[in-house]
Amino acid sequence: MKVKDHQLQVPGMRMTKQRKEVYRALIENQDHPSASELFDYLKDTDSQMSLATVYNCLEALVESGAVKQVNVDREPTRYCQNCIPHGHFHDQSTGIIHDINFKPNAQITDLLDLPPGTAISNLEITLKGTIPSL
Amino acid sequence: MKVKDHQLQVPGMRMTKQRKEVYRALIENQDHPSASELFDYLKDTDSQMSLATVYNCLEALVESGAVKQVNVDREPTRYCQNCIPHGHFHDQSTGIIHDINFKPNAQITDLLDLPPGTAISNLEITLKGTIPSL
DNA sequence: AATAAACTTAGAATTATTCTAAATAAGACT
DNA sequence: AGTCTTATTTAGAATAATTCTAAGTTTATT
Repeated sequence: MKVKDHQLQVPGMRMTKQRKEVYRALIENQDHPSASELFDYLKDTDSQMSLATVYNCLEALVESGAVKQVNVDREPTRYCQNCIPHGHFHDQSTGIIHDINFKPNAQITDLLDLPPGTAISNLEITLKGTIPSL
Repeated sequence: MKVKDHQLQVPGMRMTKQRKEVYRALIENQDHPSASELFDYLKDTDSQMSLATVYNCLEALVESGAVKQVNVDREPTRYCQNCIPHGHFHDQSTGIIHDINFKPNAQITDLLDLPPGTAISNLEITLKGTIPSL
């Protein structure tokens, strides 16, 4: 997937050259890459940058809400540019992490018994197992 | 909470002295301690052991299903002896991780759109935000 | 253009966890 | 009980993802 430059805007953050490249790399690799996978991908592109910068840019993008972190066990943190609420399924036979959409109108509060007054700032749902390939 | 020795049995695993002590420490500290917090707690008890052993024992207990890992971001892995299915709420103002029970009869498949044939071996739900103290 | 603030960089530092190899303990079998 | 085999424990070294540091560069602002 090729992405035009003007599509790489994120409201409320200064889009530097490097942040754009990281964001573009993430959109072009929707398989939940890790920071160092993105670093390797960027090395093969005309845009090179240091690994620390990849981390810095990802942090800024997460902070702005454009990107989400995906944590599976102790593995390196993976990154996801799908910002509609969804869960992740870690297929143990392939290692692939699939996005799993919420059912229409479903809410986390349907599942969990949260006390009134709870404010959720982040929700992470991660399943492991095997899933038929589509 | 004090635990009697005979209550520290886990089916299908060899309960060595150290594994019992780690399991006991986890039952006596239900606030989701990390490996090194358990290590410190055990140091103050008459049962001392190496940090590597704490890790080894936790791994064995997780493997047997008696204990669950709780991962919140990149923080050290925490451990939980509550084996009925539940989620975790990380209160950002106190740092405390609360267990959140499922609503009666609620299923993860009510929330997520999983294809038929999916087999779930593990489910981790972690929320962050603020929650009224009870 | 000058100044200040934010960003990038390379490499060092940190730290949770795993690995290693030797010592010990536990169960199995005479 | 005594030997054998295998699993576990241990201390310390090694690993690896991530963060930190301090200097250099870019960007925005006056």
